[in-house]
Amino acid sequence: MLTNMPELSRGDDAAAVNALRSAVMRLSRRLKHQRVDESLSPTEMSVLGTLARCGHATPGELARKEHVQPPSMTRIVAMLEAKGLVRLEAHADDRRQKVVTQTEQAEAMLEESRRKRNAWLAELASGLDEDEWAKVRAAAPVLEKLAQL
Amino acid sequence: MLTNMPELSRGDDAAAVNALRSAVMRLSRRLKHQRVDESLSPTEMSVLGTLARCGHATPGELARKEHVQPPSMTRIVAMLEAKGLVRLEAHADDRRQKVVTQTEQAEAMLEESRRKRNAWLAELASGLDEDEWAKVRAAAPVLEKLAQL
DNA sequence: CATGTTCGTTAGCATAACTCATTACCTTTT
DNA sequence: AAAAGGTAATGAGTTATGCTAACGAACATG
Repeated sequence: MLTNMPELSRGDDAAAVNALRSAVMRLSRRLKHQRVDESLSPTEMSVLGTLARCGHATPGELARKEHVQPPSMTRIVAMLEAKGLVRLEAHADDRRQKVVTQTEQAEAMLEESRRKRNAWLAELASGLDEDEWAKVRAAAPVLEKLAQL
Repeated sequence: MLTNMPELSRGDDAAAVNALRSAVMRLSRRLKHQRVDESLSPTEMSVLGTLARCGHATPGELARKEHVQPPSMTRIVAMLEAKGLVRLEAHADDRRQKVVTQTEQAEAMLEESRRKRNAWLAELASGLDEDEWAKVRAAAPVLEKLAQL
């Protein structure tokens, strides 16, 4: 909580936020290049990731979650369906809406992708010493929480 | 160091790497939307960031650092020059090459951009409790190191 | 039942990356 | 010294991925 910290740590907070922002941006840029399937765009991958978390969602929900406009999501979902990575079904209560579900094939691909990026990141992390890695390990769950606030 | 950790923490390491990857990807996607200047693409911003770190560089060097093809960098540099954010000069030793330097205007804009993203991230971080934030603060410098390994 | 709203989609456009080809310059070889 | 090959930047054209505007179908409300 930055708004009501004791005076002494204000500067540290600013430095930490700055370091964090910088590190996140750079790491993400490099992680992006570790795609398992070159034929899938980052957003398409991201949609699959969201589906893996939520189980299923309507195109509109997906568009909001990915910060993308609905027409873009239409095309993305169509692309994913054409590749056999998602299924489209009719919504139970509302016939305007559709429900997007991921296929087993998508699950497998996503797992492979996670495995590859994790391997790359772990390789990078081997450049840290024991103490440094301990700090990262402690912060990892917090960062995950931070990302979904 | 993941390769030679005691058996007990292997599982924790994998989980941490996984959480870290996921958090970095999501945070970066949201940070990207916090652009200070909508007329500059993420890569163009990134080039300015690189220049701020290195002082100056040739288009070719920039292309390699940004993982972009040389023709793309030509266009990016031209755009930045047109906006008065970089200067192009002749290379001292090699007349094929050019040297790209950032202007004072770029420095100011970059600082403004950092400030905005930091503010956004800090706002987000206010959703953490004291203990969680302490872990992030401890890990931040390590993450920065990790990103440039 | 009439009107307005929401959802997904279609069509058309803008941007920013890529590949391939070209020009200018350096380096090495003969 | 001249020729051959390599490297830097760039130009032209293509592809990918997002956007906005406009639309039809299904719901919700007066």
